[in-house]
Amino acid sequence: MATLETISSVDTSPRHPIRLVANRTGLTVDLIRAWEKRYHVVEPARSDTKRRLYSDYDIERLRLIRIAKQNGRRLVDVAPLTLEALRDVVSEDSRYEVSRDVQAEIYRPSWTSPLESSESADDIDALLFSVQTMDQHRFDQLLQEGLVKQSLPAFLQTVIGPLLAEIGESTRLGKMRIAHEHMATAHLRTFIGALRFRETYTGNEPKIVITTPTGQLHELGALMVAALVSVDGWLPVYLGPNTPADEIAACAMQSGARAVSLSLTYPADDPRIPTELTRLRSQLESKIPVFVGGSAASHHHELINRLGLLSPKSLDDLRHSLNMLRDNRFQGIA
Amino acid sequence: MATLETISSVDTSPRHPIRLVANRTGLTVDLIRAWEKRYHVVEPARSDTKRRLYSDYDIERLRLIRIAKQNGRRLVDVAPLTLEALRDVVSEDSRYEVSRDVQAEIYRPSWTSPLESSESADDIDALLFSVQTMDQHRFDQLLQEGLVKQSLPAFLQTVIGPLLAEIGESTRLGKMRIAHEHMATAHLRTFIGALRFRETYTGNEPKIVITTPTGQLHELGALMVAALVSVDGWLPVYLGPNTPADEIAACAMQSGARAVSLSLTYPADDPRIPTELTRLRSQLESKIPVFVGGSAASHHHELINRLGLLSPKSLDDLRHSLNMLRDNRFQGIA
DNA sequence: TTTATCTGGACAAAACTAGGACAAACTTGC
DNA sequence: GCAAGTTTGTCCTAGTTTTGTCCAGATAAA
Repeated sequence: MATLETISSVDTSPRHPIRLVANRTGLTVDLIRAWEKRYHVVEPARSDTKRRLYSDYDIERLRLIRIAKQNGRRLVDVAPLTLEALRDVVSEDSRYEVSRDVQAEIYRPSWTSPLESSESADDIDALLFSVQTMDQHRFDQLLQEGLVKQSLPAFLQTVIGPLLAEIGESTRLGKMRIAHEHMATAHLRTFIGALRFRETYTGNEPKIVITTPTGQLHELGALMVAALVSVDGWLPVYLGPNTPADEIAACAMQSGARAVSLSLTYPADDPRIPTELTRLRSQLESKIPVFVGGSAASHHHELINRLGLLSPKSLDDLRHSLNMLRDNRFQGIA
Repeated sequence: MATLETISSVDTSPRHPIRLVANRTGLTVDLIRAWEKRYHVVEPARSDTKRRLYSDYDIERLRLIRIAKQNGRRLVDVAPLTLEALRDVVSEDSRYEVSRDVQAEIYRPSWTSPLESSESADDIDALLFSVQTMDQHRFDQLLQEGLVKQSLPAFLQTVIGPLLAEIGESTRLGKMRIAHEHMATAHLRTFIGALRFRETYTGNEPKIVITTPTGQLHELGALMVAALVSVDGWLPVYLGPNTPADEIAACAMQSGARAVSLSLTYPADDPRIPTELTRLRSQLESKIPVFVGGSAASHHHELINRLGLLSPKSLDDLRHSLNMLRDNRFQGIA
């Protein structure tokens, strides 16, 4: 099973049958074939027996084309575009449709991966420099450029995560002012928030409630998760930071969510956390998994196990679990 | 990559089908054709099969014409205008439109205008409904549509401001769940944040530091100000909420800002406010004005006067003062 | 056996085009 | 202040293009 998730681009190995593609994209099986017949929208590989086998790349293209159509594009126009060109088109169209919420502050490392290629390290240095010189325009520009160089998940893990950690650390050590940190946090809030709306709704994605529990005021980790899961075909119900357990449960019920994801960063030892997690688990249907991540999640390892919550090791791990859940192959608690 | 669209150079290559133009401008397909037939408002290129193909330039013209019409202009008058002339007309009208609204409710000291035209009231009701049903997509859609109907300043004052007030009130009274408020706030944060990026950046705009002082965790008022002033040619240095006075002053100095704007909402009687405002005023050069707004500003009326801070009566009042300051016609403290 | 997928073609619905009709809202002239 | 004219949004018809759905017969998978 351990398929290689490539870091920088979408997997092109053919493996998905047409039914799964239809489920995931919201298109009908007939329509996918019709598009292929008429405009060669995608040309999937074939099995020995001529069954179509689609790659992640194909699925992503189909998803984007469906969105483009929803925005008023004609199939003839978008059919021949590459994945990148499609992303541009959809992103341009949905720029006319955006949104988002509240606060920022001292930041601490969150769902980060320590793995930094030297190239990412350069990017992070450039970003840090622009923060210290308060060059907002440059900061935004670097973020945009960084996103072009690699996929969104890779970008979040190798650039944004380490950047946040570095900014938090620098501020704590006095190498950077709180004002710099605030500026960076506010901009990142806007930037990551806007990402979610590039890939958009088809109306039948499974939903996932994403927030932080009471006492946890830092929302960027949760927001990153929201951006990430929307790439994989989930619809995040994003509640911002600091949401009481009762409210999380009520929201999950009202929206019919299939999962809940929480981010814990700072303070790591907040005494409200055990109470809140326990309440949440008891009020939610047991078939709805609760994922707990963020740098402070490890402080509550025992509690998380006892309650039957899930603690993904990395953003990739979380994505993998969610993909399984989405495709009804989820095994539940380990 | 997804480049930021600049205002000065709008793409004139024909590529958008009429449906997309209708989506983006809020006009009906029929109407777009009728305008073309009668006044040659836009003359789109054609595909091989005679389908209309519009350019970004065309779309921008149509959008502006729609707003001009809403402001009472006649189609015959605006139809032949160039894009630049249209911009002038619209920005002139929007100034009038906003100040007219503001006159009616001077008595209410807040960033927002409580007076709602019946049309805005309908919009707000629809938005509230989408919040209560947790229909995020609809919420975003309504925000987007609202912005098409009127200018940004008018939209912020007649829709977003009252909407925030209504959501806060409903939650306080228990008519709405905290989860609903969180969702709405989170989406509005993204929405308003993204607005700032539509504006151009030439590098020599005067800067203004925008934030909330220590203890004030609600940032939406400040963010609205940031969006607003960027329309008038200021570059906001946005720091998010909860920034200590020392940091605000340091940031203003490092960035060479010409003004500072603070937003006070909740808690209105936070004991830290007097200290923070006093510190800020004493650390800033006296030629840099400090604007204090938000619904809680009136609780500190005396303090604000004593320190020589400025307390605009409305968003429009703030805009006016900033325009004077930008053009070096500012008279300073009243 | 039952269910899923394949190919190729047929058909229907939706979207677009052009031209024109009509009524409501607004202007103008007296 | 009223009548006649103008402006403007919406709708209709009829023909074309584009797009979505369905069917039939065959093959493969469960």
